Amino acid sequence: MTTSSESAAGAGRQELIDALVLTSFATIAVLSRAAAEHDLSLTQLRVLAILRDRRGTIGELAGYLGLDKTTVSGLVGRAEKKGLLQRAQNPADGRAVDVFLTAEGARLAQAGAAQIASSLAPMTGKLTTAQARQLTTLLETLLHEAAP
Amino acid sequence: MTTSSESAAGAGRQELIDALVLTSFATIAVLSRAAAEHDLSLTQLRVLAILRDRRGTIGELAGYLGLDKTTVSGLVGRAEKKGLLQRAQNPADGRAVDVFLTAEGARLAQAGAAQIASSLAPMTGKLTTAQARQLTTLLETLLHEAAP
DNA sequence: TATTGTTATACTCTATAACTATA
DNA sequence: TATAGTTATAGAGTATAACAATA
Repeated sequence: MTTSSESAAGAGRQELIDALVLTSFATIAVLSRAAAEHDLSLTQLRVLAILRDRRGTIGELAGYLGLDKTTVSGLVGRAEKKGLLQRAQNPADGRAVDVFLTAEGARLAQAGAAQIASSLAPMTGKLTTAQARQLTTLLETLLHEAAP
Repeated sequence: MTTSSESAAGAGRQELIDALVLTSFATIAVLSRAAAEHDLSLTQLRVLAILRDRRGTIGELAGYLGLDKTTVSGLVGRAEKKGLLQRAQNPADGRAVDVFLTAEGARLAQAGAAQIASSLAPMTGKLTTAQARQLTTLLETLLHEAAP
């Protein structure tokens, strides 16, 4: 793909992409195993994590997750059947449905977060404190939109 | 989770974990959309990417992907039906099956790689060349096993 | 009319169990 | 006996199309 005469702007970009992709797959794999240890799929754990500090409608959840509302309707239905969350009519809009965690769901969300932190420790622990701060800053730069 | 009296070793770890998780989800989402633009699932594109520079058995692919061999058997079957790869008997072991890309599969793997690079450009382009090198190094440190 | 949500449907991904063929 | 692969089966995740209720 790259050539010996690549532009300065593209220097090292392919290496960055490779590292970013590999790290992402590795991280998602760790998260999936962490979720599985609590009998959850990664998507289910994401739902719990989102609802940990806010209640939301089906449509809002779909927006956060980047999934179709019909998909979220199914996810919420399965989680509700497991007793992890509940539906309630939105007081302001009769069409909308509010979703929020049950006590059991909140407990599981907390356990999941702790599990994730300890599961990723073997990776994050390879860095010094200074490196960890540096990496955090770089990743946040990657995540946030460039100034307009 | 964290307290004001956290140990020096844990300083900033939760922020790093948050950034790592968010970046990973964002990256996987971008990759999934890139794959979808070529009518592939992310897993199918991973298979093509792995086979791009080597042929492999079902078991080897399962190892690379972290999936069960029955899952890979299904993935390979569907990709074969689409004309993207082929099976052939392994010459050294009558039980094993070699899998390799067809010309069409190789073309698609190439197109997918290009699509990924351009899809991630809005993210990676936010960094200067020096920052990109720094991030690559940090991610590689995260990925590789600590020296024994 | 437009929006929110659900249901029906279909396909992919995934793993477990049972099986065949080869080592 | 052990290993490589396939098939049958089952369930989760996902989206499209059609629909009901509300705005």
